[in-house]
Amino acid sequence: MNLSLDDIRQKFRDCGLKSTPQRASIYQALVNSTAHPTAEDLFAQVSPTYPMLSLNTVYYTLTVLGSAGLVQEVNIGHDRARYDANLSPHHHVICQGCQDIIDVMDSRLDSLAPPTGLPKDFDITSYQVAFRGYCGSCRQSQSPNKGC
Amino acid sequence: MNLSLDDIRQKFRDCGLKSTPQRASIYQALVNSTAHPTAEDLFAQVSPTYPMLSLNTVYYTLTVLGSAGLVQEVNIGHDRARYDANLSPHHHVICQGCQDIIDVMDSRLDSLAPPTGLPKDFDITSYQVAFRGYCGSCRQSQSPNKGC
DNA sequence: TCCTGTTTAGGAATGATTACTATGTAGCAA
DNA sequence: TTGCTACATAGTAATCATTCCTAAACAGGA
Repeated sequence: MNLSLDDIRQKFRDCGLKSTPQRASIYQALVNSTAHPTAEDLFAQVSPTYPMLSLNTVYYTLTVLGSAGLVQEVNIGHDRARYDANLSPHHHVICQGCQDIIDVMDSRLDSLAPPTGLPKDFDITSYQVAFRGYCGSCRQSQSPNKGC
Repeated sequence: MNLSLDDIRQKFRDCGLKSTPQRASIYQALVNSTAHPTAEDLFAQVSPTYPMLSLNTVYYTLTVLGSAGLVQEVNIGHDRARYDANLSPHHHVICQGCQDIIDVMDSRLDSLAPPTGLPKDFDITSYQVAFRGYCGSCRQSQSPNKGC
């Protein structure tokens, strides 16, 4: 997924969004990452190019891109928001040690039957599966006594 | 799920946890709720009985119960943590309007195949499916232009 | 009953996110 | 190209959930 700044400008235009250099860079940094960065991560990545960049702008941009549907929040812990510009249906594997998030694109997961027992008028628009566990390097330091 | 305070004391003892009135009340409030309350919610619920109760204590208690495996955090948004004492395998439906969370116990969801394409040494310990959508009363006010 | 280590409560600190506001600038129209 | 206007940016300050720190209280075992 390697969008040029021109591609991004076009995309913004298609969505009726103003295209500013900051906005384009932030989006580019997010699209080119698979690490589900935080606002702070994106700020650190774009800052060298735009030293005047404000963290506020990153938050504002993410909000705007979010409500345009170009970006979605991925919430792993309650501690800080992480963002994803991968819009194809996919799921996540989360390491409970280092909090890394890996994308999972397994088509078997894309057609789960809607759950039973819901209120009749509940309208389900999407779903995501979050797998949790420990990556290779975090396996040894796994905390014990869960389930007591 | 209606545990008496005696049941709870027993449960704490089994887990090697000290049993204090505050701790028992907080846990009882959580066990008897299906609403996935926040720390603040629990505080508000237990406060009338223990007017000296500190919100700190609620947080501390939830941490202790969490690491004993009696309670788990449910993270919906990044804004605040919500808690659940329902330990049987289950999944969640989240209303994107009012942020309500409904438990889903659908056994078909309890045996998903592990995802493909993971690093070999990744050890998956659990997974949860989060369905998102809008409940009856939030359907009309659903925000437009998602996906632009 | 007494002792000890854990729990509690209060206040202060932290850190992510949001609010406010003046200045800058993209995009449109003349 | 120029000028206008509304939206974007950046800086500072505010907010709010959560954590840290500490002294006093208390549960549970000796």
